[in-house]
Amino acid sequence: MATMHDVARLARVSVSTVSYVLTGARPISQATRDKVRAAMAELDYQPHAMARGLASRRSRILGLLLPIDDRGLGATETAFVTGAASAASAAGYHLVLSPVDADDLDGLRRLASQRMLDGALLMEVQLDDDRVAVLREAGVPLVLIGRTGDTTDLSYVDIDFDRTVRDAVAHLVGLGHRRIVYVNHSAATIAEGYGPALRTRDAFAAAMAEHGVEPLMIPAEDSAAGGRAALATAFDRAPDLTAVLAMNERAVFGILGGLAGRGLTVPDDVSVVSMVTSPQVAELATPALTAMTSPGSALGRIAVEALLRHLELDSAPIHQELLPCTLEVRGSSGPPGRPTPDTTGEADAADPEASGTTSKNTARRRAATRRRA
Amino acid sequence: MATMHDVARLARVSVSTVSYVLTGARPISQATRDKVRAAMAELDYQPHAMARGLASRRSRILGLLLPIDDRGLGATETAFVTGAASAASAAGYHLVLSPVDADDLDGLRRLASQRMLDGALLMEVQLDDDRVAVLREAGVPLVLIGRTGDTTDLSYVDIDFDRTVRDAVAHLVGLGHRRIVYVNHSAATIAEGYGPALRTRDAFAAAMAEHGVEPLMIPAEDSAAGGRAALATAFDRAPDLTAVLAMNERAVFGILGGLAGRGLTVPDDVSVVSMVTSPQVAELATPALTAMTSPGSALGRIAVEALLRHLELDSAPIHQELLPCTLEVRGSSGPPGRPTPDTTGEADAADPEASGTTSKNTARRRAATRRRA
DNA sequence: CTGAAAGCGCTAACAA
DNA sequence: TTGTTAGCGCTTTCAG
Repeated sequence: MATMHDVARLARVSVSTVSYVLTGARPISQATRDKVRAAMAELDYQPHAMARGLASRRSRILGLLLPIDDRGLGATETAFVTGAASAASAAGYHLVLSPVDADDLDGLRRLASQRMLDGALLMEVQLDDDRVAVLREAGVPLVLIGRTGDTTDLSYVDIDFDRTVRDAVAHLVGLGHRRIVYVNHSAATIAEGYGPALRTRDAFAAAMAEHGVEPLMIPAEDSAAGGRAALATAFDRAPDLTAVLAMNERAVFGILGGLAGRGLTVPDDVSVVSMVTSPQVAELATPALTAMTSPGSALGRIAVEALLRHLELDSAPIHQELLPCTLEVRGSSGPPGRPTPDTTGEADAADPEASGTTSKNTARRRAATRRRA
Repeated sequence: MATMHDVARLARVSVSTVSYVLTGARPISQATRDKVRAAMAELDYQPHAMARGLASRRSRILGLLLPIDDRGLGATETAFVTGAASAASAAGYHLVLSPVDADDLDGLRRLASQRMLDGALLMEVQLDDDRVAVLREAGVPLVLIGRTGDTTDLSYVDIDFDRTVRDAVAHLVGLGHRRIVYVNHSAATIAEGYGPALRTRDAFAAAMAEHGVEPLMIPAEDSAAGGRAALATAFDRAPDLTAVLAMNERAVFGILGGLAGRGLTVPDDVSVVSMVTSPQVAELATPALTAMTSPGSALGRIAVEALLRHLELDSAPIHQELLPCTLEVRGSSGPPGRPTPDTTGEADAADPEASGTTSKNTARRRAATRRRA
């Protein structure tokens, strides 16, 4: 493997000259530049990453710090990771994937002290995240994916949950829905202060209030079963619901299944909109899910670009950006069915199921009514 | 940041001694070892990754080379990536994510020549993959994820498609299914020699032959629509089918939707088994998909471990391993409905739909028959 | 069992 | 505009 010395010798210049044509850190005459370039080409020269890193104190390596949770990465996170990798690669940087437990602060400190990372992207940021302080102490520039509670002097890129919820609600209200249930993450997740769950909860309440309708939020475990359970609760508390807005990619499929199990049709009986969802996942459902598409890879790219700006220019301004998810209407949302006419009171009484007061019956009835029409 | 010199001075030993207690490359007396350890602790010493890399010619960085296709990574690939990252991390290595176009051989050569990678994992290996030669020329040890056509002298880890198909077929045949349709990737994908598609196709034919039943394979685009189209074709060519085995995670959801659209129930009317599928995805379906669970993160871990063995010991033997996907029975598979009794011939004739010869009718009829029972 | 010192391949003063 | 050279922080002979 050719070294810079070889190139210098062949081009009959000094090593520093070779170095300078490479880095462009000082002007080199066209003539020598050409000589050097030719020599490099002839020798298939490639600068030695470690040597360069040691001498320049810049590794050109970025760290992507992702907590390793049991359930692995979702489609959105994956898109983020690949987006970040592409952006880094395009800028001549490398991206290392560092799985560090969120509470393994020592491990993080060790990683940061190895001086291998020029900067870091912090994924799955908690509202109060100790990792930030550790990284700062170690002098590692960073950009958050998500937000801590206090974002003073912190660069971050995050989803604009407020706007996303607002847009989703506007879509449903625009279609004529009034009784919309918001299915969030689990109560435990909310209790431990998971930002997106809290932010969307509040945004939902605000958005519904703006439209003058009453908000109803129901937590759900991150699973199909959780979705089904949430749906049951939803029908208990709001038998007349016509739309579900779900912030829970896993639960939403359970909701779909639960709806089908009740003999309800999507979107004729109930509209379903999924928040922060990738097109790939949205299209797995039948009908395909109307969803707020997460800007996964864009987030990754923007985060990397912001981080690089901090590296190039130490005085670069803090970058705080929120990207909304964009509404993509697919098959799971539509105008609500007309409400059970009051005039059908008699028919209801005659219905053998009418003695049961569960939402299930109400909904079924409504659906059946519409089908007859 | 403390350097090795600082540690040496504080411990009153030479730098080389410090280095040796760190690497263990030569015996050190317990007494000095303790002194050095104490000094390191006191100074919060962390070896400088680049300096160490330059001097030792080992970066302790592994590369994960993934072609950036438009559609991004699936759940299986993602599990693989995180599995690899964890394994590398556990072994004190770093994993860099290098998105390199499969046909950007120069880019790959450049990457390899930077001497930043001690070794590489090659994802989405083609049957004939030029990247292998490039990496070998550059002297970068590698482990394939997947297999090239000729695997001489090559270490690889791959899914045991043959066994996986065999197990899946055995499951269905064991349940009593005789008419099983195999939904593969698209014709184009097969034509371009995509290994998994070819291997499973052949394995399916062989497995069916072993059971003395006739194989039927249908290609499908990687989308829900592709799945629906494939289902239509399937019913045309095998109106009496009772089970679908799908090698296409995207299409399988379309198949499910198509089945529901025809008024067919899973698994009562048609059983569906999905190949090489993650539990997360399998559980999105209703009913949850019986699937051959891909050993995603195990693949990643094993690949890294094999690669590390090559790095530690240049003479380490080639590692070639196939991991089967394991059958996980969920709700989408069950015994076939009983075939339309021959004695119902008259009823068939009376059925207004019976004049149509589409599979749809046949299947519907059968389903209806069972429901009446 | 330990130390001294020569690099690893490059960058960036400093000097011309 | 170019060259000389002193490191960057560590590993690893070579000596003792």
